[in-house]
Parts: sequence; C-alpha cells; structure tokens
Amino acid sequence: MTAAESAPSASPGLSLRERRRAVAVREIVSTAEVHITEHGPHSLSLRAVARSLGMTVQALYHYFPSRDSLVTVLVTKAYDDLADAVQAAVDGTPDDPAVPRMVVAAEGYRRWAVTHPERFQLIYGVPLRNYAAPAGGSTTLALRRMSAIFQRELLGGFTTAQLDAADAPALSPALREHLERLPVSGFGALPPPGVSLLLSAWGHMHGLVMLEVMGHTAFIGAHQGEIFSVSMRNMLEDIHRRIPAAGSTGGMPDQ
Amino acid sequence: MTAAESAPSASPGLSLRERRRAVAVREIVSTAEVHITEHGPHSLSLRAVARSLGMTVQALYHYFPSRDSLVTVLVTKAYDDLADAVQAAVDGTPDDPAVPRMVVAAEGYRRWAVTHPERFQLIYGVPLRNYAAPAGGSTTLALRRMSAIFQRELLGGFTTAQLDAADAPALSPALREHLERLPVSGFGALPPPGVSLLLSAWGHMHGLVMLEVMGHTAFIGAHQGEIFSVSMRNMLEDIHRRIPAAGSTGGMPDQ
DNA sequence: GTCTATACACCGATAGAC
DNA sequence: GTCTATCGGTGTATAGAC
Repeated sequence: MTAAESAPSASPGLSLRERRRAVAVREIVSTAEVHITEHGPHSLSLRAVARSLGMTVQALYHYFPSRDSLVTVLVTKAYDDLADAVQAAVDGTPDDPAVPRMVVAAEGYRRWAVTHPERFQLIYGVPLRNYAAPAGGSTTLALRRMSAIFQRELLGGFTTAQLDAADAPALSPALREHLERLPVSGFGALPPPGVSLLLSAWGHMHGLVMLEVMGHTAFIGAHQGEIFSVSMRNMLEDIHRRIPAAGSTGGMPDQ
Repeated sequence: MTAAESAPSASPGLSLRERRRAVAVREIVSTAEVHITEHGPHSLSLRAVARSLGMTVQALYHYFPSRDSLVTVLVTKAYDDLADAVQAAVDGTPDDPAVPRMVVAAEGYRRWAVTHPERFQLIYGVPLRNYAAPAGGSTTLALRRMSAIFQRELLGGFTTAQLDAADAPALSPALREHLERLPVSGFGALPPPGVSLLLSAWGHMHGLVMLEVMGHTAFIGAHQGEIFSVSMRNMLEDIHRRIPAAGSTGGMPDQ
C-alpha cells in the first residue's frame, strides 16, 4: 500500500518531501470530493479531478497508482467522516432524558447523509462502475467504528442476560449458532437477540435516510426530519419494551 | 411519447408492423435487463445492448429515440415487476393468522430484491449517470401502486379514527397540515399518524433489504432472510400495539 | 514532478446509402 | 429497417521529454 492509499492526515515526523506529498494528496482528495458533490459519485474520474486542479491526468498518477486507489481513499474517508459526525452529535448534545442518545446519534447519521448526499451514495449506493474494492476489506474497519457507536447507544445499558431474554420471535438454532460464532471485534460481544435487534434498528434508520437521500420521499417536503425523529423514538421505545428489566435476569450491565 | 417509451405488452388489436415492432422492443428490453443483471445498472449502454443482439447501435434508435427512453422503460418495468412480485406473494399465500399478510408482502419485497439485485439497484440505487428522469414522473405511478399494497396490508384494517389516535409522539401542526394536504390518490386517504407509521414501516423494510442487497450485511450469511422476517414481525407487532382497539374510538373500518 | 503525446477502449448521437 | 461511416466526446493508462 502506498502513502496515497491511506487517508491523508497530519504527519509531523515526516520529511519535507513527504509532507509536500501529503499536502498534494489532501488537495486531490478534497477536489475529488467536490467533484463527487457536484456531479455524483459515478462521474468521478481522474481526468475530471485533474481538470479541476489545473493539472494533467498523468500528474495524478504520481500520487495515486490507479483510479481505484483514489476511490478507496474517498470511500474510507466518507465512512470515517460519517462516524465522526455521529460521534460528534452524541458528544455535543447535553444529556437530556427527553432526547435519548440513540435518537441523537440517528439524527446525526441522517444529518450527515442529507448534508452530503453524494458521499452517502458513494458509500451506500450502487458500487462504482469497474471499481473493485481492495481485498483487505479496508472499508470494513471504518464501518465497524460506526456500528460500535450505535451498539453502545442502543444496547450499551443492558446485560447479556437481559438481551438474551428479549421479547421477540425465537431465532433458529442455526442462526443463533452463526451469530455466536461472529468475531468478538464486531457484534460478537452481543448475544444473538441483541445482534438481531441492532441490525433491525440499523436497517430502520438506514432505510428512512436512504429513501430521503434518493428522493423517494420528496413529497414529504421539509418535514422529513420530523418523521425520521418520531420513527426513531418509536423504534427505541419498542426495543426497550422488548428488553426485560435488569432485576428479572440479575447481574449488572457488562459494558 | 412514442410506443417504445411505454412498457411492452401483448397488443392484440395492432397491425402486423406494430406487432413486429412490439416484439422487437420486448427483445431489446429483455436484452437490456440481462445486461444490467450481468454488468450492473451503471454499465448500461445502447451499444452494449446492440452488441448482445448482434445489431448495430443505429438500429436501436428506430425503437428508442435515446438512451434515456430505454432507461425509463427499464425503471418503470422494474417498479411494476416488483409490485407484481409483492402482490403475487400476498395473493399466493393462504391466510394464516401466524403469518400476517404484511409480513408476507415484505418477504415478497425482499425476495424480489435479492433475486434481482441489479434491477433493485436500478430503482433504488444512485441515479444513472447523465440520466434525466422524464418530467411527467412516470415512475411515480408505478411506485404508488406498490405503496398502495403496503398501505392496505399494514393499515387497511383500521379506521381513520383509530389511526389518528395512534400512540406515538405528536406530530407538529405544520407537518400534520402538510400531510393532510397530500393528494388523495397517494397517502392522502390516511390521517397524518397513519402516513407517519406507514413511512416508518416502509423505511424499516427497505433499509434492511437495501443493506442486504448492497452487501453490507454479508457477515450474516444465509440467515438474512430470518432476521428480516423477525424484524418485520416485531415491526408489525409494535405498530399494532400503537393503534387503539376499534371499540375505543368507534366506527367501522373504512376500507 | 509535471509535461506533451499517444494508444485504445468506451459512449451518445447523426447523416446518408441501400 | 438496417447498414457503414463519422463526429465529438468520455475514460484509464503508458512512454518519454524536460
């Protein structure tokens, strides 16, 4: 992996040449994001970015070995920025029992998506034409970061025993076993009903945002945020209703 | 609008020339769908379709005045096929109190999406590059057909008074007014809380399917259908729990 | 590190012969 | 209705001069 393939960031201990290069890479990435914002993710090309920069295409090949490497950086950065936005929304909101942190997190998710619809599409829309994601699954890491936030805000206050006793249709033994074998770094710390609830909540949140970003709910007009928030509150209420009180299963919250 | 711009169908009362033309259009559309299935919606081009048909591009221009007209037909047909699949799922399942019709409909939605992921992406993914949807909103009609199915299966058994009294966070006056002014042909027949619940349910269903189709839940493996069904059952249960019994509001179901 | 020049593919669309 | 030929544009990527 070349330097261009990892997201650019402040790099204090590098040589002048390396710092210059990092600045150039940042400028290229930034210009590419502007282009995506203005013309959609599927019109991204090295030529277009080069044009905007007043350079020729070939100069870009000194920073990115291929178009795919640029796309990978953009996708990874979008995941990171989205996770940052969600985290910032949670951190920046004073605790208020009337506004659950999960709802704040979901609203941060939606806010970023409607503010950066094209970059959201870059992540969650149709994969780019002729783009092959790197084998290592570098985007999986960024995705997991965000899912961890929602896992914490949605289910962080409950014990494994509580989640395991959630009131919902029983999962099949095969599914339970599969979920229990998931790597602990992901959802593995949750019991199967917890994974199921978290996935359901994620889909609920994501689907409403997706429909809005793609324009399928345009007839709602400016009130989509309100419907989204109400839906998220209902969702949270329902999930909490399904999880029994701590006393009935014993134990303290384990995270 | 030329004949090529409307979806092809059996046309008994037409001349020989018109029937030949309809057959040719059907073949072109079918080939285009195969191409989308094999290479993704964003690689669709008249040239590629012509190649598969053993024709030259120019021949296609005798059936479709532009690429966009072909895309519009494909999008409209995908909406229709999806609605057909959902309707067929509902119609083809014997009444069983253990499997609510809404869940059957949702499973039909998911089934079509995972069976035809590229065509689902064509509808709900990122709009095609350089494609401008026709001004008339011809796809809106096809979309409304499907939303009507879910409206019926999810809320058809409840009166306006029941839906209006649903247990959920109150909607703002501005939003209530906006929803009440919607054209009756769409969700207009529902009271504002009904629209909100239906939209929330649609987003929930759609989001889970979208995540699966785009591969973001691949780690669940073959059990995604089960998690989906459980989520839909929970969703239905929650919505029904929020709607008061008929006796408490009076009146008979009005549809 | 950036440039010109180039190769080779793709695309949508049009003109005119048959 | 289909063809050849063509225009003008897109794109990724490489070679070699400076």
